[in-house]
Amino acid sequence: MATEHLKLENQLCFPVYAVSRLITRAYQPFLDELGITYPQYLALLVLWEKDNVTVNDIRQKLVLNTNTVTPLLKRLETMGLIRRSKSTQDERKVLVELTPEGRALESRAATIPERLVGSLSTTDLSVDEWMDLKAKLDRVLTSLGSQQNPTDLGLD
Amino acid sequence: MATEHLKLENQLCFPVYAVSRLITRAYQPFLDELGITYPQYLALLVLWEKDNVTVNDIRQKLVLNTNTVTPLLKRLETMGLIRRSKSTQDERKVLVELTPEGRALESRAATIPERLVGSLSTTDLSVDEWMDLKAKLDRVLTSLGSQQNPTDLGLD
DNA sequence: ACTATTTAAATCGCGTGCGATATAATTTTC
DNA sequence: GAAAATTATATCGCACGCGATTTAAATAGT
Repeated sequence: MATEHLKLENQLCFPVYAVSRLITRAYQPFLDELGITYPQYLALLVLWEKDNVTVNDIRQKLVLNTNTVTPLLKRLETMGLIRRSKSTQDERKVLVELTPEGRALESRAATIPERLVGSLSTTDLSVDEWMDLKAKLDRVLTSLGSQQNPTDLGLD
Repeated sequence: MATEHLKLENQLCFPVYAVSRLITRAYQPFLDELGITYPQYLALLVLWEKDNVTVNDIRQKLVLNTNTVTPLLKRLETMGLIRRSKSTQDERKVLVELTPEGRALESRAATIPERLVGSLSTTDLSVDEWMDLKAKLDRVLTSLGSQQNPTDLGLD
């Protein structure tokens, strides 16, 4: 019983951890062209989809803590890709909006997904298998992620 | 076509990244009891399975770079859990061995997998689904990981 | 109204994670 | 067998990622 559990977890959790880093590495050459990191890319994905959101909106979508998001956004602001400003309705909230430069980056990033699939093609998983993998991970994400914030987590 | 790719990758890569961090968070309360971090736990897993290996052995098993492993091992050494010493055969190599304290930690860690499964039980994935998830991730890990080192990656 | 609680961001400290580079020991090449 | 290439590890700098704490603003409780 305990042995079975032990085997299960040793085999599962490490691959998630390792694959996550390998995927980030796969993105790197494409993101280097834009001068941004993978977490910065994720934050921009959120903003490209819906501009003018709060720090907390981004934090929840990416399942990150404030102390990770705040410095990340400051770097994006220093790069001139976003602007941060206090909300006038609620002065605790900080609104994040894309600059023209940040918006312009979207079209330059448009080819990344396509090229990334090329990098991942050596895995020889079929599209169906990838979809199934994503479906299972989404279920884990929803149940584990909702323990911290019951909000919608979708990046789709 | 390009749109299909875009949807596929936006939906897949982020869940891997988020789930990886959520799993690390799930380990944290158990690892806190031992005073170690998740990457340190992984390094110890390698050593508990096979003692007296080189830095490179650990680096390859964990799919990490030297500049991550070296400081990590130094911290484990400072904690008194391992010892590092130059190989006499090849003085470039550094051999890593468990101290009695490091070896004693294994039995204290023995209940972690079981308890972790409890933390993950809210995901309501069946054992078969977990196994399938792991199988797919292992295929990704093998093909992506082998681009950097053709060695065996198994932690099992 | 006024204090207590909650909420939104920010700050601090520390441990990864990695690109780039350095250093030293071994192996290869000619 | 000496120079060149390779291998094993370490060092440096920077960007996360997060626990813990802080600050300020809004809301709740009385």
